[in-house]
Amino acid sequence: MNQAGKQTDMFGDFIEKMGLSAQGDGLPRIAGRMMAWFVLNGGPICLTDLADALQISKASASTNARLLAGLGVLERSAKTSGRKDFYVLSHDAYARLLEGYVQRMSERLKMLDTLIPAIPEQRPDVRKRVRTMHGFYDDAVTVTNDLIQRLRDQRGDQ
Amino acid sequence: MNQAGKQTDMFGDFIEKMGLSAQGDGLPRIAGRMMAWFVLNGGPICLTDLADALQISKASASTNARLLAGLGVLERSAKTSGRKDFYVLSHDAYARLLEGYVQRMSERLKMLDTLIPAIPEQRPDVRKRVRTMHGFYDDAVTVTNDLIQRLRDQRGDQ
DNA sequence: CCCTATGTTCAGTAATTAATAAACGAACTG
DNA sequence: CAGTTCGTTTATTAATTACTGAACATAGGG
Repeated sequence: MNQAGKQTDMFGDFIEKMGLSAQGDGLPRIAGRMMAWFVLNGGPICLTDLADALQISKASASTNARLLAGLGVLERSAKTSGRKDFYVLSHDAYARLLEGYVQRMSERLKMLDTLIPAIPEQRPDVRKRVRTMHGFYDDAVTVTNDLIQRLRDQRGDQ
Repeated sequence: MNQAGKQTDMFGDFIEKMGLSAQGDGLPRIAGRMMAWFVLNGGPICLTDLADALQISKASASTNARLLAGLGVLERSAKTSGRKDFYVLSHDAYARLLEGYVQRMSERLKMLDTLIPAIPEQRPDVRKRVRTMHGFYDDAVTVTNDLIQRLRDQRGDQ
């Protein structure tokens, strides 16, 4: 019941809430909890210890660590001594996450780019609505890229 | 095989691709197809006709129309003549979508706001990582709100 | 050269969710 | 007031997915 105990609970709560919140983003709950763990503890840590820390199976630790690494949130630590794979929170985590969003928005822009020329001249209303949608994604991509750049400028390390 | 036929295919392709793309956002495929239909055709349309147009059940039309209305993408048309509910693409669709994102990011900010005071002074590294995450969501919320404002300024109607 | 430790893969299970059909209720229409 | 036309609700089915345990492969350490 000392201060340390209270902190541990707060940390556990945060990990759990991030798990639930991640589900809202379409990510596995374990991925969210794992990300929260890394935000709190940083790493490096190997999958076996991570599985133990989060009380999940080795299989889930492996799968979700690779998922988060694919999203750019985690990185395999350069300090891979021996056989163990050590993971760390990416120095770039949030910028990389945004890059994922940009990529998906750009795919929609491509869809719209191929659609627009096919809209008949006789349907200016259709063209207007599609152009509005295109303008939205265009702005969103620009704004997000600016934010990515700003994040990278803030912590210009590597 | 005339020009009109080609257009219909392009429209159908777009509707289908938006369905798949929406799944990537954690939305039902039908919701994505429905949104695409409204971008193309605008509305107003009643649920029965929409179900027929998209070849889906009335139940799915009802459920997903209400979902999209909840997200701010669709609106019940003022022109509700008789019993029918007519839906239209919201004039605010994209700004409203962004407001949903802002809301969810703000919830994470609240989580972080309650977490930060509980971090012990002896762990400046933890505090730094959590603050970094907080700063990211803070920036993201600001940038997104700016974009919302810009979208609203562009089409200042209503 | 075995033996242990670690990460990955596979098969199975449980849970969630999308989608439908059918029943229901409510309102306009004759 | 009966009949029809909507939209919603409910129960069911199908499909997807998260998660696990166990088998597997591989590399280091004795």
